[in-house]
Amino acid sequence: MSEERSLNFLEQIVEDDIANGVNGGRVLTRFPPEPNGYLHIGHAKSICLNFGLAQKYNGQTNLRFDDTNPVTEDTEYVDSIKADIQWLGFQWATERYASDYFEQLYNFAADLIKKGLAYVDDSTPAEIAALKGTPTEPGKDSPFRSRSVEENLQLFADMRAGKYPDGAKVLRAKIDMAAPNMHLRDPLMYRIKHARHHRTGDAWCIYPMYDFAHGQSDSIEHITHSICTLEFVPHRPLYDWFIEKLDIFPSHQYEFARLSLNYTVMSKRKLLQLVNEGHVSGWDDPRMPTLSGYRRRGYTPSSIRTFAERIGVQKRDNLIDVGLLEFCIREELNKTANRVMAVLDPVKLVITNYPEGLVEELDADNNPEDEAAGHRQVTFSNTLYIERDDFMEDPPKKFFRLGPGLAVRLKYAYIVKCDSFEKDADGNVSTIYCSYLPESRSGSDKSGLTVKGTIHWVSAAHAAQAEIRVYDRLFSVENPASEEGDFKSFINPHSLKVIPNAMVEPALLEAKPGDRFQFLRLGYFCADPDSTPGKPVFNRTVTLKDTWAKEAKKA
RNA sequence: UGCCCCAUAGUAUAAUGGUAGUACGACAGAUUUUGGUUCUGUUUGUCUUGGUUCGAAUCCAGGUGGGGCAACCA
Repeated sequence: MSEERSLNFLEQIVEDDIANGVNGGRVLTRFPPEPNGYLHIGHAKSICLNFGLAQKYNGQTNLRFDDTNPVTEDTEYVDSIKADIQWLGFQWATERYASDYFEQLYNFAADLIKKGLAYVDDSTPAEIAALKGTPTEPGKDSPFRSRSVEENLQLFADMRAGKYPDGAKVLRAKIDMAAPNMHLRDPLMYRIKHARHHRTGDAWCIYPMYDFAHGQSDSIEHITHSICTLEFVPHRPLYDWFIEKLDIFPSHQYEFARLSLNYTVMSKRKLLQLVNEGHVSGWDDPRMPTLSGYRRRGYTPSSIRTFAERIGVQKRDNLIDVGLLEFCIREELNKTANRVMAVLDPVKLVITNYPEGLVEELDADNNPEDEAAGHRQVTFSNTLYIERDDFMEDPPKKFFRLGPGLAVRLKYAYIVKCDSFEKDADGNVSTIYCSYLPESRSGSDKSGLTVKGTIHWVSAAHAAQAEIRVYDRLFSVENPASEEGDFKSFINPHSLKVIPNAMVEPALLEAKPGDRFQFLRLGYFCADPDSTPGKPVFNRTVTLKDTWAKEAKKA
């Protein structure tokens, strides 16, 4: 008996609708991005919700670009958005644009004018704002509110024909200037913008507002469940009002709480600032919470889908711990990423009793979690590099690595014991001298010895060099957007550390951009497109869990 | 001082009037040739006050707290 997973509130709504025969059980959702920026992980939640709901209930999902503001929109964004959705693993039923419906929307508007439910207003933006009232005071009617249907029709046609400059006139719905819901105080439907549109070019100089485009577009496509974020809750009465007055297909809007992740920001405006002001290298900087950033960082689509599934969905504001996202990618990569050895901060280790010039090829499993991943050979010699962190001159009791007199196993190889070490002029450890136990060879250990620690290494003469980019959280505070002052003042100055010359297994020279590995004991890394033939570049996706680091911090 | 939304462990999220559970985290232990993985155990919660009911996290009312709404943005 499989346990039935409980439904989230949106699934509950859909199941209720299906049970009640609403729309004959048909489910059609839509994902409606505005093409004015790149998709981020908050969008991923929405994408997973919209596409996931449709998949689960045998429905479909349209991709519809909400392109009603030509000033901020661009085809560059259209292309990136489509690529990101497909990368995430979803395919839309049809690709639509709100701009496809401009003619239809114009006719809808004319229809409302004829019904006496819309009027052309000559007021300035300041005048309109002044008459709008405040949340606690009712607004007042515009002096243009009582124009005749004929005059409104003519003026609206003249607006379309380009007879007026930007801002000279608007078309407003005639609802109620005293409505307690501000969105019902004669909201704007159309404004004049003599601007070139990325799709319709110069065909239009009037453009519909969001409120007069989104719900109508939903209706035109016969969307059954229009799912959006919480800030649109107060728009819903208006969404319903237009549909009712126009007497068109009744799509319904449902709202959920957008995703917030700690130690980052999620507004397109802020992300755009980070890009434009050079705080990051671009929309796909691996520190960015954009899908293109996560992709370059090494996150997989499935790990992001799993994350979206695990955070669930509700109507209360939330701040998700980025640790959950990290758990999701570790969980997947643990099973799928091949292990390899890389030394980020090398220090030389010489095995004094290992024959000079002798080279052994040792057997190494590629992934202990997956026997099918096979084995490889790693080259061993008397001079190695190990991680500087794996040696301490004066180690505490619980340090299971190298120090004077301490023994460790070299992964896949022998047990070595530290006999002495040297320092350079600056007082840094420069060479560690060890002796090895020939009978302790991995796989055929007859030494009878057990050691607490196993460390990774590369053979100095055989290692390749690589550039490693180590990332930390972009911001040093949990919720930069909620802090006083400029959010950019909370950028973590150590969010990127470049290691130009790490020593890695030579096989890594073959890595293709996008290839993912576990660097043993360090974390998961992904080859970057900046890699060149002799010099691969790796991004650290996420560290391994490190209980020693936690222990060390306590002391 | 108007309208609207929301309130369950540290963070999320279940319990659909009937034993408050799960995941992540934290803590302790076992296993381990990755201080990884895996396994076991522990810890921590229904905002508050009333009401309805045999029985309330759930329904009702009042409070408190958080969030949203007054762009020719979406």
